[in-house]
Amino acid sequence: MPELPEVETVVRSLAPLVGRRIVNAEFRAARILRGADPERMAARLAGRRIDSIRRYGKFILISLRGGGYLLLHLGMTGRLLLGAAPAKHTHAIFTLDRGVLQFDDSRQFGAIEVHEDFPARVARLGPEPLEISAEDFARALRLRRTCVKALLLDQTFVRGVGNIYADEALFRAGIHPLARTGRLRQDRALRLHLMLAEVLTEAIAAGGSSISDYVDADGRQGLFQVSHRVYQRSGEPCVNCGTAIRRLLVGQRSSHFCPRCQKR
DNA sequence: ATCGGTACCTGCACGC
DNA sequence: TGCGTGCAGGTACCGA
Repeated sequence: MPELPEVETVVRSLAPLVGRRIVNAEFRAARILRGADPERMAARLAGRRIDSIRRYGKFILISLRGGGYLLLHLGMTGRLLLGAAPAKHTHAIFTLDRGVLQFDDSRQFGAIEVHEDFPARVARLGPEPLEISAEDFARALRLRRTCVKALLLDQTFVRGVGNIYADEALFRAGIHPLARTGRLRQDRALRLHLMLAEVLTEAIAAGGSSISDYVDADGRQGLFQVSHRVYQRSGEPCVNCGTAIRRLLVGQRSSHFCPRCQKR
């Protein structure tokens, strides 16, 4: 579900929690905790105050006063909800000194971790696509020898891009998902950077894409799904040329593209 | 160091 | 109505 624009929207909707204190934490699914002991993790969080809530790619990093971090990842179906009723797939409930935050995740691909130091898995992420310069992006891209769709999904290359926005950016840039990165001309690599930034910025402004179950912490859906030009539009006409949008697999992931507008 | 494939989970849409 | 199949925004891990 959540890629950079969705996670950004969630983080913005969590802004009221900054400065709040975690009175109690309760965990119901050990899988989400990645093997950590639920009781011990709850004990480490109880009484801690939230200093900041920031996004790194698709990760949500909550800094705790006095040191340490609560790290959240929504996986495919994760939701963070404020003041909602616990449900079948509610795996964590954080009771705050004002309000209640819960973590729901039907597929349980999400994660909740507590770290003493800045988490290594966040530190090894690539740059934010909205922060890296076009020149640096193009240079790094052309140094690699893989297909461009797979590289956009590689979180150590740029962080936060997932299947929706990779397909949408490649369409806007006129680049075929199987194009080899090492052979992309400089101007096309620069254009990909520009289109990636454009689509991410538009999606953030629209509150993300709600395909099936994504909502922000206040339960609001995103609007950007109506602006998708290729993602999950197989068989429908290309908005530019009318050719039927096609689907193919790149590294086991569906890729949607216009066979006429997007060149290798 | 980088790949392709697989695994992890539940829910839904679809065809029969 | 029910059953099997394929598919879904994610990352991690395996061996080649």
